[in-house]
Amino acid sequence: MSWTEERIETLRKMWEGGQTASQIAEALGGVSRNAVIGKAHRLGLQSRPSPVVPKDAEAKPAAAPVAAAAPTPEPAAATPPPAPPAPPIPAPAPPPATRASAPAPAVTQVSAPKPITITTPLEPERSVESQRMVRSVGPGGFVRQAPGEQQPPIAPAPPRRLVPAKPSPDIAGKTSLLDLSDKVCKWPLGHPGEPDFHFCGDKVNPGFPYCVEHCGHAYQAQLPRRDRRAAPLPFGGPRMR
DNA sequence: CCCTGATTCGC
DNA sequence: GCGAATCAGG
Repeated sequence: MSWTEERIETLRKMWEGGQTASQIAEALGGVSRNAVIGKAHRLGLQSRPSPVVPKDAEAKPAAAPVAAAAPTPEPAAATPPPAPPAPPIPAPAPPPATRASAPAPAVTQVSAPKPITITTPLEPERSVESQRMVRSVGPGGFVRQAPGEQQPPIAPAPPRRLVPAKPSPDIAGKTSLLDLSDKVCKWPLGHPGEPDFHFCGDKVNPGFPYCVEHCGHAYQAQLPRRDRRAAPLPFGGPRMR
């Protein structure tokens, strides 16, 4: 398998969407988890919440240079622990993955949530933290937000015109990228980027990333020519268990 | 053990 | 550039 534009795009979306390398590898097919990670790094994508803790940042500077960006001043116990680790939960509520279903909230958000103001008097600890502009930085260099300052990302200026806020009817009820799991068939239908791109979503043939039908497409034994006629189910057929 | 991502290094 | 092998953390 080679890294085509589409596969790279899928990788990028899933990686940024918080999917694990294994999930990405399965969804793409034909590549290993390591291949996905390697490619992601070569693409410049950075680590997302893998419970990899950048502690011992100075002991292993090469391993976690990011941690240096968050120098924790140490006035004994005065400084509270930076921030709770961001939950490695994939599938954020407003999925940024699906292009067609992305709402265009710019217009409807005239009464936007109040922007965070650093000068707002807070409790002493936080106030100090804020004034020093010391932020907790995640493993990937992402600045973490405190629960109170959650702010929807600025709407990515719609290129031309606004699209309906509701998900495209094309993919309504379809299995999207975020619906993938080990239980459902990951056979892609259509192409990434197309409005109706989705996945098969049927129940998988246990042990395979695809349903029985698509296993038949995915796994084709290379039989001797003379035996090519009556091809048995090369992957062994549905597994009994 | 399982999983995760990071890094290395031969190809 | 690619990815298996390896490493290291959870």
